[in-house]
Amino acid sequence: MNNKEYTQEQIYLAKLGKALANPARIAILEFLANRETCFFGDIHEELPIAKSTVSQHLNELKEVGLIQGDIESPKVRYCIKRDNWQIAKKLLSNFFEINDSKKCKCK
Amino acid sequence: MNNKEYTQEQIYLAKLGKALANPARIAILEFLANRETCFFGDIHEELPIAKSTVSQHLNELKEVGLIQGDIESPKVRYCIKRDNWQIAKKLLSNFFEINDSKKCKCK
DNA sequence: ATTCATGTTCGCAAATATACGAACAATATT
DNA sequence: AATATTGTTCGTATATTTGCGAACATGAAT
Repeated sequence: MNNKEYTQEQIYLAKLGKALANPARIAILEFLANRETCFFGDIHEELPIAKSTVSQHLNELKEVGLIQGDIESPKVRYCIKRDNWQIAKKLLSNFFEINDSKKCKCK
Repeated sequence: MNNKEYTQEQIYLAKLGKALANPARIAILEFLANRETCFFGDIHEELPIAKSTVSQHLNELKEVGLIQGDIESPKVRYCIKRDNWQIAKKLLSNFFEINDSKKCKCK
């Protein structure tokens, strides 16, 4: 059967890829994954872009479920969402598992 | 020190993310990773997009080094580039390793 | 020499992504 | 009440991505 459509998993993996497809977002995720302090200001301080742009990137990462943001007035604390983070990790590591028994015959 | 620039690794990870940021490219990579036959026509047959678009996606994946294409006239055989594939796998799996000892204090 | 089969390249249109500064919102502090 | 601090949202400009069909290229078969 070949209905020529993408599976939900393929679509989700692509979304995940999109979330990782910008160095600012990579830097944000690395920062959040390895620091204790993670207020908006701390993140912005690390990045060579305007705060409005940082806010946008944070929002995209929130939309895809990789981070969360909690208001601690007047600041906002951002964190990795561990459950989805683990799911993403697992999906990607599965994706990169190659079936060597069906190896393509290239030169 | 904080020069507010992205590291080469962050830039490469973002490129990798970009390569994965489209369901057609995800599907292509899955296909190549798990099949023996991997001519252009086989790939195109699996996808709901025009052949010119498939060709474009293949080219992007080639540019980022995840696949290679060998002409076997009149066909073209595409394959995963195993060395870069492993590098990508490793980089991403490292990326997703969280340093739990520095966990962010979220609610 | 034509024709066929297989892909690639080109030119274009539409959609999405990236970034900025200005303006705004919410709460704390004076 | 006024001001300061911290982020978000809005409007806009530019660049990139995605996709298509038409045209082209190449080698194989007739």
